[in-house]
Amino acid sequence: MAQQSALTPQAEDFPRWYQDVIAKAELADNGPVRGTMVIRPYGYGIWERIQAELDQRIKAAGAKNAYFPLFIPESYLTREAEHVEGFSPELAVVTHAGGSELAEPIVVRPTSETVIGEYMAKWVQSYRDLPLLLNQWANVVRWELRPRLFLRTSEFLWQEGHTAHATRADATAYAQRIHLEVYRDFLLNVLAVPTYVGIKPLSERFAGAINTLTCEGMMRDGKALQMATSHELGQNFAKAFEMYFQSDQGQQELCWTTSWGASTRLVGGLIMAHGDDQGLIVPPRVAPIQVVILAIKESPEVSAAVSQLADELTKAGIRIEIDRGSGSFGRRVVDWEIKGVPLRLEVGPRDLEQGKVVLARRDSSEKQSLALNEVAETAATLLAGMHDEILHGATLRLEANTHSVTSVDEAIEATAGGFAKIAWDALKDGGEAQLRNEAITVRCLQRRDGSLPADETESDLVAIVAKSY
RNA sequence: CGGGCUGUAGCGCAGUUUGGCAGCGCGCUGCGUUCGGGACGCAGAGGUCCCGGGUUCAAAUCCCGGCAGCCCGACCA
Repeated sequence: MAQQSALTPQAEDFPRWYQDVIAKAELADNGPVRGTMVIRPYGYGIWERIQAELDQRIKAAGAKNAYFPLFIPESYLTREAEHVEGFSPELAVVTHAGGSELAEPIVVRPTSETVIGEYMAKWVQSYRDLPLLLNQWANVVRWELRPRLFLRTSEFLWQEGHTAHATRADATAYAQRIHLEVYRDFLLNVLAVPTYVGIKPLSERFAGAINTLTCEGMMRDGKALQMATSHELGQNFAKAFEMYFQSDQGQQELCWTTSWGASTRLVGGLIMAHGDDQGLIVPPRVAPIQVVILAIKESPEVSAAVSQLADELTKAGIRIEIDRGSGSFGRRVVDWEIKGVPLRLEVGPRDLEQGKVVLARRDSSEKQSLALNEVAETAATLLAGMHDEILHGATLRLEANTHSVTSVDEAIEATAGGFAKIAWDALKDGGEAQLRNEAITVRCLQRRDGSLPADETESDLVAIVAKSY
């Protein structure tokens, strides 16, 4: 049989591979309106796992979920000058509704800073009301000229946190806490994606923020993807929405606010950070299906063994799916590999006669034969170990493809297939613009020891530069 | 908004130069044989050839006018 690969190989055409894998793994489809996305059940299953893990961490950091409206008065947007300037090109605006033209156009939220600001101002009266820590799970709309499924769509799903604090120090600390304890932790411990954590230079900062924190991951083609961001908004939005509180000294003071978000883009990051020519590799903690049980040549014996194993695995807390499909064996294997299910359990009559089954790993392609009564324990052990191995592999790739350089020319060379680290001072004199001409941007700034700087004016910072999505 | 390209079955495409039966691969449906690494046989279904106009005995094909999409140059999670 001519062994033809199901997907365009990554080395041949990475964007094509990305599109192929999304279609064949049944993650998503293009929506009817350009730039929109239909998320299919398997793709949404991954998103639900992402949501569950992030939500748990967000709540552990003290924020509570709430919901604010999709429609925002246009006048809200215009209250914060930089904010409206940053977003106006990508706004979707409703001018007609209820059969007539509206007196004031309504904006479909591109983010909820403004509405939430308005209500925070109402709810915060006293220092005793602070900090106010809110989060919402929502869809937002930013009209995109160059859409790509999961990475840039005109409508996307995300989580946006919004907080108000009594002091700048408290706001800064909270933004950092979210960034490290929610995002960085989630990326490492759930998505198995190591990232460079740093601050954005002024040129890349969120519209209206005084500081933007980012987690930058490396995709398998060496490009960077911003996987989560946290912003210190200073008092910009507090001023615009008159968010005052009375201090314990009896003074009226302005709040300090933050906002932070992670979106369905994470699914795109997951695909591109781990996937190979055989398809997705979904790390076990984010996998909606951790073990697929494949019945080979269905018979009463096979069927009984499959059901029994399904029960045992489910009792062991493992997420499973049973495939009793009627296609050929090879075809079904390939389909599950494309979907990136971590473990595949092959249950067939031949092995069953010896009381055995075969367990195969997606990440390493290793197979082992084991007795029926060992399955649940072995699967649990493998799943537990796979996360670290996938993370380890990704970390090695990140390190191997990050080069320390001293000149802009070297940086351009190094970012052909990865990231470059260069002294921030070396880019200040036109270097950043020179890189931008090559479609290379400063992804983030770090201190020498990798920790978060207070702002970009700190001395001796390191810039991580790359081409990006 | 400027430059290049493309609209034909669910998807990928050929056919357009030189007008003459609407095709191919994959997928899909039915039956049968298969199921331990992309199975096979037989039988089928599926079309506004992007839209409108024109030329012609005859248009997917030629002409005119629209529309849509893709790729490349300024923003963003």
